[in-house]
Amino acid sequence: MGLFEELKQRGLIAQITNEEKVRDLINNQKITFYIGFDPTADSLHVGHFVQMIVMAHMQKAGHTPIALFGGGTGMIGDPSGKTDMRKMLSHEQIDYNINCFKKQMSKFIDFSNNKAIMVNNGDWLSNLNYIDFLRDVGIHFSVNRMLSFECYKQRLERGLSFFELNYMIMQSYDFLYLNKNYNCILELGGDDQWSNIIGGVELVRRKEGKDVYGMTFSLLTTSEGKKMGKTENGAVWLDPNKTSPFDFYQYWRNIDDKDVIKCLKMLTFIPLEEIEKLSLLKGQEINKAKEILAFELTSLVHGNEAAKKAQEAAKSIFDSGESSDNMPTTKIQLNLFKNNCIPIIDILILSKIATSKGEARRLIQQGGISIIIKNEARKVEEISNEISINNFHDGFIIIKKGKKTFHKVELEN
RNA sequence: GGGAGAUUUCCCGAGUGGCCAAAGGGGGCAGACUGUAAAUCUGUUGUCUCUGACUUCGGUGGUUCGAAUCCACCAUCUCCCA
Repeated sequence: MGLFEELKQRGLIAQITNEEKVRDLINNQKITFYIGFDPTADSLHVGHFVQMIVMAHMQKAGHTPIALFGGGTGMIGDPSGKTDMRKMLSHEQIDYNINCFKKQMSKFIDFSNNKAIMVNNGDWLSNLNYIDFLRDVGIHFSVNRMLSFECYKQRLERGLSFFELNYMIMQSYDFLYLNKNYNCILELGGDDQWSNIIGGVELVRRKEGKDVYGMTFSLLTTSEGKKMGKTENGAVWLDPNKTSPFDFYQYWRNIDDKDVIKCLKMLTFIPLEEIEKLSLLKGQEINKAKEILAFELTSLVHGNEAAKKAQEAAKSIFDSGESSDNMPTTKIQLNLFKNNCIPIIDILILSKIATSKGEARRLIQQGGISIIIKNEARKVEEISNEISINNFHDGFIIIKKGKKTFHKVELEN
């Protein structure tokens, strides 16, 4: 089975400009391809995962990836599929974000010895001459056609500025530039990038008379069609300071039954035959597949050690209720205690388990708070309950909110 | 340049002088049921010194015993005409 077939079976491929040709390129040749990343935040998140996995698959097969950072296009923001214009970012913010991306991406892709290349389109987009650019490149784009694209549909109702309309032209120009300078002949991207990719493919053909290709991957969505990787607290980040390895592990451990196999196929390197076996699991057994998924992904992103820790932490908490070192922790100072006691409500606030006293009260009233002392959980019954300093065995207690949120509280002198 | 309209609590969206901390939905949180799943049902969702008090309805002033609701100005956005 060739790489192309494997990607297809994993459900990664969505659309291709020329399937025959792309299959041949991927299976039988060594090519240079690119994927663009706009530096809209200071960390990559789960939404970028698919792109990186495909890059890694391709690199393993001997192709050369170019990771393009949108230092230039990020100044505008892609309107594709968006309902509103994106917040504009400052130059400094963009540069900072790019640096963060670079570090994280190096875990997935081997950039040594030019096995992969990083470029920043700000390097060539920033200094373009407006009139020359319009005469050279702008001439090849039909506004009528652009406006007919599905990805702008929502924006046509709510407003699309000329500023944003240029995004597609810039991204197309990137492809032209990379083709000329790096002999890049394939652009990959999420399925929402289809229009932008076509733009590039056509531009290269018109300007250079060369055939280049584009391919998109399926977006990672839940069975309900929602984008994955979003939680109530925002995105699931790859930066351990923004999403701890434990929370990252838990995110995957808790996904919907219906999404497990899809995620295993799309996001891990586990051989398809093994995934096939896992897909036979039923009912409660599916939890095994979830554990594998969570472990694999955590290991990919945060390393084997961190993945083991996260897994152990999860197991010890959920299987036996034992404490763990790998839990979010808050230290509280002794001088906050009065008569060696402190109200539980105060602890909930200090540890940020609750954001207001009202919320803390509600949690207690509804029976959502327990305190675990020496592996023994006790429900907090009264709002006015206090906790004594003597309850801190070995200097800590564990607060449990609901079923899945655990927080360690340590004493500090 | 001229004209019409909009701005409400996390989001959508009701509310056009007191009964408004503000309907309804979504989302979130908690409880029951469970498999750390889904579905379902229940409660809850501004803050606090919590059966009461305080602060919110783009901003600033004003009218009024009393304003999210009326008036003036400002800001932002949408649409129409040129």
